[in-house]
Amino acid sequence: MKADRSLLNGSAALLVLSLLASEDMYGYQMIAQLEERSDHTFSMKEGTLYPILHNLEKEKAVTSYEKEAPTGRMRKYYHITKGGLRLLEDKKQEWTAFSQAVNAVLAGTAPALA
Amino acid sequence: MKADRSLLNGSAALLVLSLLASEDMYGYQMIAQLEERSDHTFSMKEGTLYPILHNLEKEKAVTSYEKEAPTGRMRKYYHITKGGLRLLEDKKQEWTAFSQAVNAVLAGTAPALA
DNA sequence: GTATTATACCTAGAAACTCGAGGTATGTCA
DNA sequence: TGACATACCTCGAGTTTCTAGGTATAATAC
Repeated sequence: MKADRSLLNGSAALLVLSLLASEDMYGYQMIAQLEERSDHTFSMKEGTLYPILHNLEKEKAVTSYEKEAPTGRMRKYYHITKGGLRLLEDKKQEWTAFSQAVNAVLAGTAPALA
Repeated sequence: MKADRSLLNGSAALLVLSLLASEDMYGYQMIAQLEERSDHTFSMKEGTLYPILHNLEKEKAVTSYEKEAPTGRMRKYYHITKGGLRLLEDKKQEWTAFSQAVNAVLAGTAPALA
């Protein structure tokens, strides 16, 4: 009932990688972006996000650097790597296959239209 | 990052309920049906399925009865209840919201087309 | 006839994923 | 100076799924 989770966590990691594909972001920002882009369907918790980021970094799917915010506070930005982009593509395809399969099963719920 | 899982397990239970909405089935058959309907994307394991069925029965979303197969073997059939159908509708909507949200985030991956 | 395979059910323990609840620290605003 | 928002982090627990077993019967192969 799974794909291969060797490198990645569940759908949360897919979403994180997807965000980073458009621009470098820091953790707090990702949570806000996910909330916004998903129209408040997702609200990822910090306890979920940070371990995922650390894991992706360990897998070299992302790199990180610190940068001072206009306010003077330090932020830790994440940048997606080539490998991360490849991973993202894989995960996207997995997601597509998965969602199509679920939809196919759900469509079968009603008696076949044939 | 979740909906409410008070009554149900994850997507596996949604799929099981969906199958039972079209006809009564026994465990082994459900595994085969899922494989077929999902075009081999899903292969639910018995260790996943049976606990889910027992749980759904405890929640009164399904009922079960034994019936002899043409071969003479006993099979345990499951039947979805009114409550199970309601649950299925809820879970379907949850799934729709979730998948749309994922797609929205993924669509944002590429720079906005605007 | 007997051994293997397919059918059919089940469970316990481990692994994976996410969350809740906490902690630390800095900047802003009243 | 006290409260709140920002920003990072971790530990332990809960949920979900899998692995790896177990039992038993019918069909098939030798």
